Amino acid sequence: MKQEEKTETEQLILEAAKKVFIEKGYAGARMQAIADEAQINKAMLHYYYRSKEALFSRILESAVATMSGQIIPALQGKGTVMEKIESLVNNYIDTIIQNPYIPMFVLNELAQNRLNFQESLMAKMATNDTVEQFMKQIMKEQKAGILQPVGPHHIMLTVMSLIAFPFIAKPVFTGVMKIPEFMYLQMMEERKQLVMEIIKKSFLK
Amino acid sequence: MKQEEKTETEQLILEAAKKVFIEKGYAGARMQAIADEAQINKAMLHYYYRSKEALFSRILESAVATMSGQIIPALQGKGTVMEKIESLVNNYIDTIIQNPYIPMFVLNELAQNRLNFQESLMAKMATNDTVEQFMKQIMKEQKAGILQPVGPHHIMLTVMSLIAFPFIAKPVFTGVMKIPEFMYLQMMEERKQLVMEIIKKSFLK
DNA sequence: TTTTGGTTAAACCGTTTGGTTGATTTAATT
DNA sequence: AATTAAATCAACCAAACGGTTTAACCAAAA
Repeated sequence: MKQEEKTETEQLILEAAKKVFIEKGYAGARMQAIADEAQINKAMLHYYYRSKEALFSRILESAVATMSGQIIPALQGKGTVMEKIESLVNNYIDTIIQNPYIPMFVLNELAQNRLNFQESLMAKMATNDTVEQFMKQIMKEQKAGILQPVGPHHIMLTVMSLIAFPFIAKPVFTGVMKIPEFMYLQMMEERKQLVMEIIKKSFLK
Repeated sequence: MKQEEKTETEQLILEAAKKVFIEKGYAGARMQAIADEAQINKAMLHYYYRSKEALFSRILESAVATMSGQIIPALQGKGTVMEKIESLVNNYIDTIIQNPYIPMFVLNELAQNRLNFQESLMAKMATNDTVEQFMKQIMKEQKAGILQPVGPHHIMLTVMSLIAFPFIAKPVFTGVMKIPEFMYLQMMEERKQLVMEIIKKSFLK
C-alpha cells in the first residue's frame, strides 16, 4: 500500500468525522459515534489520528480550506471590484450549497476559539495579503468615483452577510417555517442574482 | 421569602448559566463551571433547577424572548413596510449590541435541534401571525408599486442577514482581524444607517 | 425553643467519556 | 510455507460527567 494516498479506512474516518463534528460540534461529538458512522472500531480512530483534537483539527482545516479556496481566488488578479464580488458570490454560493453547514461550523469554532483557532487563521491570513489588496482596490475605485465612499470593512461585511447568513439560517426555513428542501435550494440559486443587484445598487455610483 | 420573585441565588444561577451555556454550548457546558461562575455549590443548581436540560431550556427560552421581543413589536401595528423595517433594524441592533452572542446561540440550537426546539418555536410562531401579516403587507405594497416585486422571503432574509450576521461574525473582527472592541461597536452603530440605505435602495421603487 | 428552609462541602453513584492494551486477522514479502 | 508489518478488534481503564445524598450550619419564623 502506498503511503502517499490515504487508505480507504482513513477516508471513511475523515468523512464520518466531518459529518459528526459538523452536526454536533466538538464537545457534542463522540468518538464512538464517529466510529459507528464509519462502520469501524473505535480504536481505529486513534490508530490513524492520535486524538479527538487531532482528528477535529483536520476537519476544521479542510473546512477552512474549502471556504478560503473560494474566497481568495475570486479576489485575486485583474478585474474590477464588482467583477470580483460577482465571481465571489457565484463561486461561494455554489460551494456552500454543497456544504451548507460549513459557515456555521467555522464561525462557531471561531467564537469558541478552541486552542487558538483564531490566531492560526490570522497567521494564515498574514502570509496572504489578498484581502488587504482587495480593500486597497476598493478605496482606489472609491477615489476614482466608481464606488460609493463607504468603509471597505462595511462593504466586505455586507457581502459576506448576504452570502453566508442564508445558509446559517437554513434550519429556520426548513425546520421552523417548513419550507421544503428543494424550495430552499431554489431560493439560494435565485439569491446569486438578487445579491448582486443589492450590492450594485448599494455600492456602485 | 416570596414565591413570586426570584431569590438572589436563583438570579445568580441564571446569569452564570447564561454565560456558560452561551460561551460553550450545551454539550460543552459543565454544571460545575456554572456553579463556580455563580460562586455557589453544585447541589444548589439541582435544588433550584432539576437538571441540566431544565436549566438550559430556561436560558434558551429567555434568549428567544429577547429576540422575538424586538422583532414582533416592530412588525406590528400601523406604518409602512419601510417604517417597520427601520424600527426593526434600530431596535434589534441596539438589543444585540448588549447581547451579542444571542443570535449565534439561538441559531446554533436551531441547527442542532435539541429536543425539538424547532417545533416549539414553530408552535410559538403559529399562535402569533405577525410575520405572516407582515409578509402580506409586503405583497400589498408591491402591488401598489411602492416596493420592488421581490419574493417576500428574500426581503425578510436580506434584512435578517444584514442585521444579524455582523454579530455572528464578531470573532472574525475582534479575533482574526484584530479590530478593537470599541471600533467594532462603532461599526455596528454606523450599520443601522447603512443597512437602511441598502434596504431602501434595493427594495424601494 | 423549636422548627423550617436556604446553604454548604464532601462523599458518593452509575454512566459515559477519550484513550489504551494485547491479541488476532490480513496482506504483502521472502 | 514462513516471516513480517500493517490493520483490525473486543475488552478494558482511569477520569470526568450529571446527578444524589448526607450531615452539618445558620438565620429567621413559629
